[in-house]
Amino acid sequence: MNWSFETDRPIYLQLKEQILRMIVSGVYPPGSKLPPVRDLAAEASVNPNTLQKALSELERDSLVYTQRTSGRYVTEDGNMIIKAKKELAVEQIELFIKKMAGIGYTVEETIALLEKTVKE
Amino acid sequence: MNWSFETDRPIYLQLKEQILRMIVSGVYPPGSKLPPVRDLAAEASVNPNTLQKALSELERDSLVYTQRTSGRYVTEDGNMIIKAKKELAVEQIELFIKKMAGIGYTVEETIALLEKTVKE
Amino acid sequence: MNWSFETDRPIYLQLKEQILRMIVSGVYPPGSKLPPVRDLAAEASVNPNTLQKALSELERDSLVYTQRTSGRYVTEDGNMIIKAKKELAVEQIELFIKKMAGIGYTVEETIALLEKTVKE
Amino acid sequence: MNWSFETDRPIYLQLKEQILRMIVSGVYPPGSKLPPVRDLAAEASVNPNTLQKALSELERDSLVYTQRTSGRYVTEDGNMIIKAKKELAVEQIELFIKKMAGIGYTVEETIALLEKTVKE
DNA sequence: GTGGTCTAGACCACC
DNA sequence: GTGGTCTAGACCACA
Repeated sequence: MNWSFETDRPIYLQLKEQILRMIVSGVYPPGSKLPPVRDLAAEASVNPNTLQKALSELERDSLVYTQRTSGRYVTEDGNMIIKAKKELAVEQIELFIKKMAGIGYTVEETIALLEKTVKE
Repeated sequence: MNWSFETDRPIYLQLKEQILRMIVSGVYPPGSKLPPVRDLAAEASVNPNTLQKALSELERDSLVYTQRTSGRYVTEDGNMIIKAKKELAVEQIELFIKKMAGIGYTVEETIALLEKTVKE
Repeated sequence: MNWSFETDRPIYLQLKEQILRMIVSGVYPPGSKLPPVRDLAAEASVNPNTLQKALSELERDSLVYTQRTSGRYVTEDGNMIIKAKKELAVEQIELFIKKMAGIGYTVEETIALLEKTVKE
Repeated sequence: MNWSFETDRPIYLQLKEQILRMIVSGVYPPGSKLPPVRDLAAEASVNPNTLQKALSELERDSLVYTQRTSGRYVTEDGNMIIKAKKELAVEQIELFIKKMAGIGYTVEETIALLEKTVKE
């Protein structure tokens, strides 16, 4: 995994998003065990507390749950994951549209160019 | 302007992209003067040399030109800017598609969801 | 190699030219490996960054290419080299004519004297 | 005047050559007074002693002469100047041929390319 | 050990 | 005050 951060958003949110991405894309399938916080933190070169916070958020969203003595696991509830996946996608889309608007593209132009690009 | 950087790409390339974004979106219209290197560098909190490198690249791409003692200016050639704008957009689109694919969306699903999201 | 610089032109351009000269004259044949940046820099007694800049320009001109972890190599494309060789020669010629003009020789006189000198 | 030096030749010889160039090209016509050593040295940003040496050489070659109390003058002997001009030219030519050879051009190729370049 | 990037700080030419 | 160049020195990714 390639951990990358932007300087203008809280790191824990970005961590959350990137871990979420791994969950919905199946890197960590439903029910699987997540690596220990310390390992993840080391890999991402962030403070374990920061990563802790990211995981707590995921827990709050019912995407991971904690088994006191054995670690953290991805939820077995496929629906939750599907829902998260969709939210993540919508978020990406909104961000994308905003970025295109920043360049000077209207939504219609964006869709048109997107379809044209895909065909090539 | 909000200068933000990702940790996994050279800063000078990101600077180049963000300045380009301001040019194509009309923040710096064709023929207008760019702020002095040192000012931009201070604003983005990077070393002047790094920003210099970014601007040199833009100059190589004929998007800005230099008047040695008076400063840097956006090219008056609207076509160059339009071309750059399109390239930037296509780049964004490809990146977007890749990101959606990373979540698990095919191109068709992406377009469908995009259109649906836009309607709402 | 004898590294020599003039005081009135950027060193990195002179480095570029001198390395180019070695490429077109076969000191570094097509496909051969160039010495590491640091070695070349030490040899020419310039800062590695300055030499880096010179090599980047040669790379932009497609005369050398980089293999990130193993080093820089001269392009295998003989045509690029031939083209560069010709450009270098024309440059030399123009400079020569200009110098002769500075002494007070017209182009015709220059050619005449050149042919005469060669015969002797 | 633009004073420029190469790092691999004695500066006094380069000074000599550049002053000579000004004499043969008429910047300092026969019989005219040269600026004081100190002024020339300041202009070229070299030590007055170095410039002194250059002028002594020119004097030895009978191209300038010294009037003890009033300064240095260019010789009135037009023939000396013509001779020096020719020598300078031949020197340039030899240097030029050597440089072209360094790139990989034979004398014949050099002349051919020179004539072709001139026509364009 | 390789190239690549970045910072800090200096000096230069030009107007 | 403007851009341009250069140095010194550091750190990084990659293999």
